[in-house]
Amino acid sequence: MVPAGRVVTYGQVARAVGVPTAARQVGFVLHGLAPEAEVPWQRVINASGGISTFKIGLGELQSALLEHEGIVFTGDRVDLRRYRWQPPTDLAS
DNA sequence: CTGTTGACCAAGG
DNA sequence: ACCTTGGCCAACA
Repeated sequence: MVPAGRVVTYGQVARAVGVPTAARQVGFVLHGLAPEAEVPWQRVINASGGISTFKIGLGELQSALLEHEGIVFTGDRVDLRRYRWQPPTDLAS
């Protein structure tokens, strides 16, 4: 789960699940789940911090949702260094 | 089964 | 900062 006001990259998620090579499939799956999914697909963006969904028409929704969560868009992308969610390490909880 | 495409990523020019 | 190349895995024609 990704906390509100945070974002994660596809590659990051891919690695998180143990399949660093399947970043594309992450997006592909999300595409299938998007409309009725309970998952915060809106917080999943590409490694450039940009909205990948602009090309498929969800960009407007995406940006709106993220802005709604408090994320500021720097032009057509967000500040990853600031909004990127870091996966929980079982090292220090 | 083969070839192309895709909500991607990292590296090199 | 932008484009190209290689890689990865799954869905489609």
